Amino acid sequence: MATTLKMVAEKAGVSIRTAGRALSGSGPVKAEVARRVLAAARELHYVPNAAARSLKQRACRIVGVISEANLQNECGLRRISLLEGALREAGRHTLLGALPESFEELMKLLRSWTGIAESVIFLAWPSSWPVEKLHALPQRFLFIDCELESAEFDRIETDRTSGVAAAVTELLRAGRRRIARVGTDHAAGRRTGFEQALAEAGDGVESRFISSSGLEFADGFAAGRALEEFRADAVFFDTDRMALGFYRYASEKGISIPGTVAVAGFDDDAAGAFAIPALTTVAHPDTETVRRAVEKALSPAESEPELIVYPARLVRRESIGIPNNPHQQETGK
Amino acid sequence: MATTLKMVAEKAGVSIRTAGRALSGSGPVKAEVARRVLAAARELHYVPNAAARSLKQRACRIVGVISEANLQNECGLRRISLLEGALREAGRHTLLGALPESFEELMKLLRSWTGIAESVIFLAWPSSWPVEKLHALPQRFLFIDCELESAEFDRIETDRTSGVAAAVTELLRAGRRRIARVGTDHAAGRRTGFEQALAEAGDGVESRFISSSGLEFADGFAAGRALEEFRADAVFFDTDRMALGFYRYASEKGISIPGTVAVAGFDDDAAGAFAIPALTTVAHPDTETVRRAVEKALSPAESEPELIVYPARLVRRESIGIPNNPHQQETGK
DNA sequence: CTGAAAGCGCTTACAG
DNA sequence: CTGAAAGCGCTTACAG
Repeated sequence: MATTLKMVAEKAGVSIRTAGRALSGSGPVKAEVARRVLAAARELHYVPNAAARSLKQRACRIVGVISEANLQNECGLRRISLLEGALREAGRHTLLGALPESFEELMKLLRSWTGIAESVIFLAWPSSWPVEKLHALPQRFLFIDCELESAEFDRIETDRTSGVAAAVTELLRAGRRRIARVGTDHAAGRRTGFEQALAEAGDGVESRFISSSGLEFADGFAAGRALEEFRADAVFFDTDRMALGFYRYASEKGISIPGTVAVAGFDDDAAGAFAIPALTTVAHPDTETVRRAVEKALSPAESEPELIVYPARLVRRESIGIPNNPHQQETGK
Repeated sequence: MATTLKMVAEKAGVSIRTAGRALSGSGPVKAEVARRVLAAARELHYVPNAAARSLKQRACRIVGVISEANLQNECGLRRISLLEGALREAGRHTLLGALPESFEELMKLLRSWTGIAESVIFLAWPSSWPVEKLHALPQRFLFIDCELESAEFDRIETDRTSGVAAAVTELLRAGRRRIARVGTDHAAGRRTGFEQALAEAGDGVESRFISSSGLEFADGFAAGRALEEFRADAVFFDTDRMALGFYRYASEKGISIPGTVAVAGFDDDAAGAFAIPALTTVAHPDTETVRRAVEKALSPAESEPELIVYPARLVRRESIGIPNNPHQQETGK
């Protein structure tokens, strides 16, 4: 079926080892012989068998990437895309897997990757899953932005806390006094950032956390009602997609953004820059994160696990502005 | 380092073959012996080496997926995500690669996948690249929505032509008479669909193609000027992202959608459903496409290459409506 | 500069 | 029901 090195060697009239040397350049071969081997290889469409090489070299040059379960946001995609590019540049291939529904299924998936992927990069990890059980597997694991509590593995994190705090501070500076956050319960970094900024805000500021089941457009839209009830004049959404879902709600109800409600999001999706008004957001340090993750994934796992944190960046746009009808301005700074 | 089958066998006090049978269930083993082997395997954290298995079985259970070069749109992501899920269900792993800049780099990538990926699914293929050269490689290739001319490979296509025609017909039905299409030059299916719908429109309809360099938000925004010059009262954009980029242009210039200009897009991005006004678009038959692609990828490549076409579906929303200031209504139907 | 041998860790096919 | 042998296609380490 497929051409083997042996077939090339026979055609070129040399030993299999000489053919191997000529093709890989791993040793001295007479120029004339090398030419003959190359010609034979081309003619037979020879391509080396990666499985055989992996077996012998005990290195498969494949890195696994576990993405979020329902991979549909631009932010996760950008990261996968950057990882793939960086890994390829490092001579590695990218094996993609979405996070399974259950821990057992994940273990099964990772077991099936043994001898295929030497390292696995997680882009998502449910906080309730027993991460220490991964030690039973031979791969090297690392976690990007998984907000893992355990220090047993390498972790690379965006500083969500200060990113969110910067966005909320921006809302306060614009004179907002009834500030909500919409997001999921388990987003520890965002919660802390939100609370931190409010703690420094002083008196006269009301806040509320509105819990959403997901992070999608529909979840932001669904939060509209609770935001109205709270009479929010500013909202921080855990994702840009939620923020843009709320844009739709506001439009249907005739709520002006940022006149009545100022809005900030998180992720820096391309759609936000073109939304009306353009969405103020917090951008991930993706380039740094990915570069470091690939470095780590390729280095031997000997050193102590590290926690590496990169800062997020506030992207100021139009969705935070002067309120139409500023209330309690006198109590503000 | 990693535990081998031999180590498990020794610990359990059986032959390597018996251990193998017990673990894979591939033959009869006495219950008592099987239990001993299982216990040894668990204790030693044994996981089989996939490279060795691939080598012996001459099947690696990995399917490669080549995505667009700048993987940033939701539509491509959805497809990758669906492919990954369908492949996993079929017991396969997904190797991801972004389309390289040059054909030579692609060949290099595919060669490095030999013995790793047995089939490769293309989600993008530049029309100018010599697809026939892929025959020199041992993998099985198939193409999803690549608008490939060559019939040498299996192709699965969305019927873009009738999808676009349906959208344009919808624009005509709403009384529009100056209809533009914004997209890239090489989108053959979309061009044909556009022309087909206009051919049936009869007299009194003006049309224009506005060529864009890309398919992103910024490209749709940039087309705004040319659309104004043409005095378009309707536009079909090759992607939803472009359409939403134009939303921003229209907002800045005070152009009403759909009052002054009706808009339709292609891809059914989630953002379109929440845009203001909600975007009329054409949806890909992703589920069918992906199911068929996986079926094909796993079946032996013996049969003749096929062209399989699935219909696109028009999603009617708010961005096509009654014009504010209908002109030439009397000449319309 | 070149070749014969051994082995990576499994599984297939055979013999007990 | 169990084991000894052979081999997948390459590469490492050695001997010429």
